[in-house]
Amino acid sequence: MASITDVARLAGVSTATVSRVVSAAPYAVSQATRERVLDAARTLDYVPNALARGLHKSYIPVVGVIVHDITDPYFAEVVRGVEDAASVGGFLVVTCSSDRISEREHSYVRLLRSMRAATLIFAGSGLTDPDLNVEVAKHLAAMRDYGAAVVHLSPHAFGEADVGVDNAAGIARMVAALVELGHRRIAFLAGPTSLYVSHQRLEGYRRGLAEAGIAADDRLVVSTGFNREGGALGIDALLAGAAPFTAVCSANDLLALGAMQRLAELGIDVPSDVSVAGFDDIQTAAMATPGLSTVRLPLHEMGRRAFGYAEQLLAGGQPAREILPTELAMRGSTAPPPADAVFPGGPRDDSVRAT
Amino acid sequence: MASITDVARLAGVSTATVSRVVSAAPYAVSQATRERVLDAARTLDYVPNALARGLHKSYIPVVGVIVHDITDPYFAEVVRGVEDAASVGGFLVVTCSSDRISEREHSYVRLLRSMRAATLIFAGSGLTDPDLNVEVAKHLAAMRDYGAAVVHLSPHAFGEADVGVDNAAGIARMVAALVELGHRRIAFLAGPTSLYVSHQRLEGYRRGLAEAGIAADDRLVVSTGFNREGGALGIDALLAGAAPFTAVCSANDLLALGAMQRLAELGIDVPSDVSVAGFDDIQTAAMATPGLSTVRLPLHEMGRRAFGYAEQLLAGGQPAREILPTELAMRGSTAPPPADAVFPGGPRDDSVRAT
DNA sequence: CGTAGGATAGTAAACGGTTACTAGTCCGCA
DNA sequence: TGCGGACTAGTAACCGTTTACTATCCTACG
Repeated sequence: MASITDVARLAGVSTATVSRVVSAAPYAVSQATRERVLDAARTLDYVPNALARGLHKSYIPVVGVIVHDITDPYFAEVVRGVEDAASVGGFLVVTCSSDRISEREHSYVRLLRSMRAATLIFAGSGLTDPDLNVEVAKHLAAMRDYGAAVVHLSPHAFGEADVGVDNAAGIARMVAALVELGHRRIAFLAGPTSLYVSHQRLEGYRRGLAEAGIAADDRLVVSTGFNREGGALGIDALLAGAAPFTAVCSANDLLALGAMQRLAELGIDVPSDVSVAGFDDIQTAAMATPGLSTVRLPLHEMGRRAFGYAEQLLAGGQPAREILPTELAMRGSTAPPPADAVFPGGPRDDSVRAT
Repeated sequence: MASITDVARLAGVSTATVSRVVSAAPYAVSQATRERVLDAARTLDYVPNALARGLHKSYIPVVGVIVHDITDPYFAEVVRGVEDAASVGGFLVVTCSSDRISEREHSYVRLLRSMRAATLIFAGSGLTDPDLNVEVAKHLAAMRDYGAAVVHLSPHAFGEADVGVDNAAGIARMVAALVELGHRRIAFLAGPTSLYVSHQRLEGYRRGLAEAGIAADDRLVVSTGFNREGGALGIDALLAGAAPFTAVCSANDLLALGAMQRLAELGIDVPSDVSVAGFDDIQTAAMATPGLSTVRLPLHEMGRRAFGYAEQLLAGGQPAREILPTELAMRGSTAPPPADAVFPGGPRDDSVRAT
């Protein structure tokens, strides 16, 4: 493997000159010399050693993305967005699936720090666990110390997201749409209570209800995991409860998809018996049968923006926080409630509706 | 940021000693000194610089994975498998979505080389384009030169996969299952012709047909992209053709899912009118309605094994090629053909069936 | 009592770049 | 003619580790 020394020797110049040519430094090198160097580099198939460069510059063009699970389409899309933005600048993307386990998250951050990653993006963490946070915070401080940029895509222990969406408003909009369709008894499948984002979405549900003048009924709120199983479990819990409902609003699509699957197993039709709504609009939402009504999040764009935000930070700026717009995507899984909603727990409470 | 020098100073030892303690080198250090060093490291929040270490060792614990698109569940699962295996050894995983574009693939490999990645895994490439290959091959040679391990999960320009599945056999099994159900006119949605893996799967289709004593009909084979749109397009092409069919076998799940969606739009019922089968068994396959019958590939395991293979290579060994087993996953999208298959192009050709 | 050799620890030379400084050339202008 | 300064290119220090060698001390054995 040719090093800069070999190229310098072949071109008959010093390593300094080679460095200035190949690293596109803002330094004048005569055309003739430049070409001699480039020729030598080509001849020797020279590729600069990013480690050596990074050792000197204090960090290397790598962006770490902490996700829950790269297998979750939500995160895959965000990561793809980061990747697309990062690749134009020659940055490589490191994916870290933490499964929301504190230790994994911590060890990934430490690894990224040891590798002097230029930027670190928290795509979905925001655990409310305080113990972990002090450990991680130490690493983050160290990373900022050597010049790295840290970006949050979700609310977290130290504040709001740098680039994100208004989760509460998004859910509230969906609740409003459901109310518009005629629903009054709207259940909510919340995510895990250990996540900040869950709180925001639950808050949006409550706000949506309040804005429609509907009293909240705690029996209609179920907290489970942010996945398909959680959705199925949620439906079971809801059906086991005494409170009737005609629509199920979910804190994310996976939950909604799991709910739909469970309902189908139970012979309960969506949307004629019950409407189901999701949140995120992952790719699979559109191709479920029926298509899942959901709140569209610009996931790919969020990834891009997160990297853009990091770039500005690296350039020494203090970028403005960005809140990206959400959009309602109403599909086949929502419809007006059945005329005589006998499901479950008896006919719809019309007195409530009269509000 | 504390460096090894700071730790050495605080502990009152040389950097060599610190290095021997913190890098778990096979070198005797007295218990007392070891503890003094560890204390100092803790006090200073010392984290070794992986770049400096890598500069010396010639590579850094990073594994690059070249995928088509991390958003494609197939690759997401493979990457997750790699990640799970890699993280126990302290390796970080770099995801590279090439979109099967030669230039992107080339530039990712170059970047990985410049970063002295310890291992490179080709999860899904295997482009048949020869021009690109010489360029990439040069980088691969250089990487092997500095000690990196290169692993292929799919057939490629220079041979078979190092870790993989028997694609042809898998498809052939599915064809046999379809024949078993009573189908004789089985169409095939092939992937892009520019991929080695497409050839293998098409080959499996032909073999399956031959083994059942059914003559192949080229009008029933359609080549499109490896995605949903390709599946929809494939159905349109098949319906536009004159050849009747009662089942559609696909080279991958995305294709099959796209086909099912298009069929639903056209009011053609799956499986009572037409059976549809996929390949890969990505997570979404099970939750489609009806569930997609497919060939299960151990994607996560393939990722794990690929990294294990790389580890053996790094350790200086020459591991044995591994062919992982596939498994039939028959779900609701396949059924016996309709008694009087009038779709499309008239009644089923029973004379063929009599074969 | 002299010394071979094990146990520990230190010295210093890489690894492959970048860049602050220094130095030589050549031009224009007083 | 003398000199300031723009252009170019080279020198060498430094980034943070690892490790081959070397040095010291101590123990055990002939």
